[in-house]
Amino acid sequence: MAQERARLRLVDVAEEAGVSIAAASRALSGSTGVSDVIAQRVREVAARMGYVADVHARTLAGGASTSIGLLVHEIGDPYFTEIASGVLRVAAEQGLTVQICHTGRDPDNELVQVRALIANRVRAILIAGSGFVDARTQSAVKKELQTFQATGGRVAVIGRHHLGADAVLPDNTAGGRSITEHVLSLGHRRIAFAVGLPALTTVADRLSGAGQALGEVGLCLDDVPVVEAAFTREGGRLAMQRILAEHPDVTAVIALNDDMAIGVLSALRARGIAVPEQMSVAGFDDVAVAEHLSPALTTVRLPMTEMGEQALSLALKPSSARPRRRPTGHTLVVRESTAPLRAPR
Amino acid sequence: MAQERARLRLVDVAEEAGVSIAAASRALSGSTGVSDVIAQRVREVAARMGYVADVHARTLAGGASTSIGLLVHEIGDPYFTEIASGVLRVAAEQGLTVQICHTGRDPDNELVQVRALIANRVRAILIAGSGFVDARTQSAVKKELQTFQATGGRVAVIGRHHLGADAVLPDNTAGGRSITEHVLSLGHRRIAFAVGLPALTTVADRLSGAGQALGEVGLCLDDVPVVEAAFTREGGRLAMQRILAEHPDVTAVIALNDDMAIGVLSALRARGIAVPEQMSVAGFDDVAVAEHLSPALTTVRLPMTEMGEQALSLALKPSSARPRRRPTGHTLVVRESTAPLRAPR
DNA sequence: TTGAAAGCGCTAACAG
DNA sequence: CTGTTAGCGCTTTCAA
Repeated sequence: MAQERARLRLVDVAEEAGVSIAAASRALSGSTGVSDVIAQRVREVAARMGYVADVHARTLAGGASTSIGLLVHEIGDPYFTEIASGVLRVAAEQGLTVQICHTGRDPDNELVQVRALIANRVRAILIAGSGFVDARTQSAVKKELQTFQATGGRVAVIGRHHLGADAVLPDNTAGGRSITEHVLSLGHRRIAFAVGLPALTTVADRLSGAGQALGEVGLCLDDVPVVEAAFTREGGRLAMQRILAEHPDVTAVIALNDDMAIGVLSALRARGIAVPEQMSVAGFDDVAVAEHLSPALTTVRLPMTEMGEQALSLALKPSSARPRRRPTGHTLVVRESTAPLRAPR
Repeated sequence: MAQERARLRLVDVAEEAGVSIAAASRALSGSTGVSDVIAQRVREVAARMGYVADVHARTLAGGASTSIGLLVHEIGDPYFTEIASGVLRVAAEQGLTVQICHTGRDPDNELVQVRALIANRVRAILIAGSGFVDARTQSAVKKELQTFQATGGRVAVIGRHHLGADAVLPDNTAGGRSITEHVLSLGHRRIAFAVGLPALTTVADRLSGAGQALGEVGLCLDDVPVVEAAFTREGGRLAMQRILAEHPDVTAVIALNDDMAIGVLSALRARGIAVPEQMSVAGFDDVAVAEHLSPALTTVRLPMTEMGEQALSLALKPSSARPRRRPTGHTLVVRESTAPLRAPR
């Protein structure tokens, strides 16, 4: 028979230890003003009884919240998964719990989720993933976040600006330039880009870097096919099919994230087109599977786990007068999916 | 200048609407006992002011908790990511928030995380991922969970038994049998297994199914190499290297999850061994990338997203006298990585 | 150092 | 149907 015992309360511990609940509280929450003897005894008793303080009561009474919120586009996307992994690591280390929400890539959803996080009185809100270039969709969120910060909440974002908060900024522009320069240096000129919604700042930034690289060889983005699709594996597959149909002379494809690149590879394999012999393919992010694909994917590595760790670290620091910016680096990772342009057939 | 305004409280809304806080509370929490007129008005005012109730105060006052906890081994593992995705979907639908924790595959960590979830007064705790065959490591967790349930908490587990809670049971044994039968039917007899820690019930169950299939052709597990390594990509790579070194006559490898299979494929590619021409490879789970690998991976599909959805649904139902069991199905997905045994060289 | 008592913001009895 | 009031379990003044 399960004991229908009520949950253990602080008063139970205090009684057992023979002290007041105030003393017990001080001992357990690690604040000053208790003799070491009592503190020690209370902690022992609590441990023995298996007492764990009610987070809601503690937070309501004015104690600092021990939970933080993480908002991502889609938890199934490896980019966000790796970021989440970094956040979880630091959180566990600090004894913080993490509420993860995802918008399912629906911008309207973002406001709902942010509100929920605020209602949960999280200590900090972390928002990962590109915002939309369209400022209008963002203004409500921004306002909500501003109020949150004004009342002591902390906010850090990964990969977006214009939110008036500390930010970890992935090296999208420079990375876009690097990967494009790499493909260009291999001799390719008929390059197609498989891109996600151009309203995403991530897409816009990476593309802008690509444009710079193109400029160095006297080309520009208008000269090459830029095919839009969902920022997912399926989107990559669709984009590649369109590239094949509409631009048969293309010799290299740069996908603006690895997920799309995986779809691109898939479509190519289905059509019997050899990579990199007949077509070079490059991605962006260096998600964990990228090196295990066949051919192993040439891509731009972003330190995603660290980005998650860093975002939480920023959010745990007291807020500064001006938002902090932590740019990340990037590394061009050349593997097997890109090769020099062959002599024309 | 950011207004250093205090957070909006229920009383602010009540005043603005010209009603008592009780009426306002009833209107906002959707309970009965308010006239439609007032309810309507209060809701309008609250919306206009941007009021959101404090979750901690609400929960402390006896309202049902709106958050649930999800504990996984490793959020970076696609198996858990897809489960999490299903949980998040249902949670969003129900207006619930989800606290995700991961143990980092450290069994001792499990207890810490469960305690934290309980302290957070989550409405339900979902535990995904195989427990350890060793009952001793589990007993503390089990006890904690028992108390949690006795005080009204709900628990559902995915892929483990013996925790005295509702369970979603992946078809591990039957799946292990199916995939092994498939490889056997292709003519392979020198089959190696790349497995995770055998203390994991998932590994034990899948292996047991494999044993059954082997029995059908007069073999048993002792007749074939079973190589242990971490249940990860890296583990798969290591296992494959050992198989190649110690059992050069093997013609097929069954990895007990897709992550390991990816590592197996990687190791094979590094050694220049063609799949499936020289070696057949099979996985388990059918994670999202499996179909995009080259060669596309033959595997056993488990409905992971649904498993997550179902676990939360179970946990949201009132508890029953005896723990419920929801077995999942499985589907053998034959793709390109397995092929008939070639005539001996 | 210690303890008594006043809330934190809300829900749920209880009166009206 | 409406409002008043007593807590929920904890932290934190405030006296002692």
